Amino acid sequence: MSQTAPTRVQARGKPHHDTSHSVETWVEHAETTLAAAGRKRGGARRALVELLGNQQCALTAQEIEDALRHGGTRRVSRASVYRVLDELEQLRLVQRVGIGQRMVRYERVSNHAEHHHHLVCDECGTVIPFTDPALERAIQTLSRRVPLTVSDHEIVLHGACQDCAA
Amino acid sequence: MSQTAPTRVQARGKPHHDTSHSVETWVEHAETTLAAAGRKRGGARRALVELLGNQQCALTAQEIEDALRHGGTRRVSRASVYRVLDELEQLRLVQRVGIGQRMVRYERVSNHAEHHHHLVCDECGTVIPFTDPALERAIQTLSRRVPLTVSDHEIVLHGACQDCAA
DNA sequence: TTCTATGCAAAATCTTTGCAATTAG
DNA sequence: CTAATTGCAAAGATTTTGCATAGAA
Repeated sequence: MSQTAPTRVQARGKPHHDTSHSVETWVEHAETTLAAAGRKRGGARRALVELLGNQQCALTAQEIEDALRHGGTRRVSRASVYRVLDELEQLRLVQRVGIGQRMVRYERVSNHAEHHHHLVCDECGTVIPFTDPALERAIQTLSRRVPLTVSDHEIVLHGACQDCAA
Repeated sequence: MSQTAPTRVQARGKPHHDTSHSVETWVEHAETTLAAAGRKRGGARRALVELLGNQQCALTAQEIEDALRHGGTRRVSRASVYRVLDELEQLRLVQRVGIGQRMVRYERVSNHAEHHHHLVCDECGTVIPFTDPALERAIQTLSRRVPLTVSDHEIVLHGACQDCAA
């Protein structure tokens, strides 16, 4: 019905610009990986990597294109957005998140302990990231017993946010 | 890359045709709910409900249309597939599952304890349902502490299936 | 220079809508 | 008879591709 409404993303926990990791930021990790894969450093991809590196949560291709167009950085064509996202995904630098809505969302794969999951308000579409150690432990345990070599996981809780539950 | 490959769905646990519940099957539950919502009983919707009731796991709109076209039952137009799916979703009879692939998948919401989640092979696209009590408990506990009135949840483990991990 | 990266526009997919015909209650 | 239900075809939206140009190594 209304995927048109801009998805508000509220960060929870760490402040927005905490990209200072112990050893290497995700952006650095990404550049290294890309170089190792023999890729040249084009402007579009660099802009995308930088943008994703600053995100706390998943974005749609549309949001990425808009963010790049308006957000001061370089403008990148839609085709490139999809192509780069695809490359990054194959290199496991980015992960698709199926949040139950029409459009696919993408977010960087955390190289450190910043792993998080999502709460989605089915009324207004707000997406809220969260973390939970107990849940992660349950997933770890489960992963060993399953007929799949687990490389990743994704958890989404659906419901009504505080505004909408009113 | 290859969403074209037919998604093989392997059931795990209960046998395929175990739709005999203690009190009421999902199909019955759906018909009741639809009636309560003042809907008439059209053929297309009935065919869809019947199909979904027999599924062990999530299907895409395309798969649903094909299954109805070939699988003996009545043929249903694509528009109706989407419309009915939408209705069922609003009545909470069906749930979208974002399995990280392009297309959205739909599956019936279990009225009983048949609640399950998904393992997805990122190589071949195979989707395998699974259940895990410990995980459910962790989710329950978590749900109480979160800034959202949780109504549902979705868990997906990504990795390589036994065939692909070779 | 050589091969990758990018933009643009066209094509392919997937979903939704408008409208007329059909059908259930 | 009245309102919900469907199919069909057209319209929308999202994603992918082909091709020529620009750019990095």
